Amino acid sequence: MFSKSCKYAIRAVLYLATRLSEGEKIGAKSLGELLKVPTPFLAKILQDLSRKGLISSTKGPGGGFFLSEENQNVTLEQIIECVDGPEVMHGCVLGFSTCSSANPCPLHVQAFAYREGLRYQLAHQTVRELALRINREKIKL
Amino acid sequence: MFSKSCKYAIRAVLYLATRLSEGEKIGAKSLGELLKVPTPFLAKILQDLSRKGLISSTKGPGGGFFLSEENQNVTLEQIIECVDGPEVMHGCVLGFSTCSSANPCPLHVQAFAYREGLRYQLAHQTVRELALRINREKIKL
DNA sequence: CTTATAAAAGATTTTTTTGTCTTTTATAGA
DNA sequence: TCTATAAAAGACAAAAAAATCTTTTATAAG
Repeated sequence: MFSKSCKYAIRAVLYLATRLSEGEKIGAKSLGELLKVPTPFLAKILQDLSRKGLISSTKGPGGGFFLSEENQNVTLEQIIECVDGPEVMHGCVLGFSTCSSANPCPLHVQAFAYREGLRYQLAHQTVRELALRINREKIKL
Repeated sequence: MFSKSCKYAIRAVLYLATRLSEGEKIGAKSLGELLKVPTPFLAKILQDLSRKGLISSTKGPGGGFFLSEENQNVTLEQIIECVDGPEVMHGCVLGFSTCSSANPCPLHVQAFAYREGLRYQLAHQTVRELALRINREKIKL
């Protein structure tokens, strides 16, 4: 469903949201080791997210990545679209550019309801809210 | 969601199911042109499906690919698993090998219901049934 | 039996995705 | 100011996916 880049991005953002206390930051290297993800590849992804304003970073000693108050209002849909592009949540399952409710592909009815359901949840829940649930239910990252 | 190979496979099988009359066959070349899909690549995919017994074929003049009565009882889930492997319908959205209802990843609750619903439909509808609906509702391939 | 046709098989190429390495830039702290 | 740190940027490499090309095998039809 999602690319590896996207999976890494989601996990990294959720780490920042759940494991970092106020004002704390983490470097790409530490984060890559913690999540067991190739570090320089993760760094690239984090830099993309940072450039687009979805996460924050500071250079230099003691610097690293973190989420500002504003960043915590971002949704996972925004993260996903930033990394994988809009097609992954909106494109036709069979890849038809013309597919729509009015002109459905053979799988449209089946696929639309379910993916739209997932998309709705990913679009209406902020990273902050998701982080609260992860901490409450002690879910692993 | 699905690889290109898989999308091509689904479209090709649905073509065989809906557009071929009793005893009729179609070559990989014609099919590739009709579906506007790279012909030799499609041929590979069809050969895989044929080797696994999900579609039928005959060599030589007048030969080509077609669906036997038995093939029409195949489900799209079988086609999909044959091409993309089981992970695409069963693996964790975030790629955790340990993810399950008992030990959920952060997206498990959201993603599971969605994908399981789709999978259920793909697993409980045969190519024959789907083909009937496509013809009835005049859906394009 | 010969020939033309089309799948089967497999080797090869191209493109995309994933992953690494090196250099540059910013900044905190001594 | 100098130095160490860490992100930013970009070039580079490996692996996987997508696509092509060539050779072999089976078979229907003349």
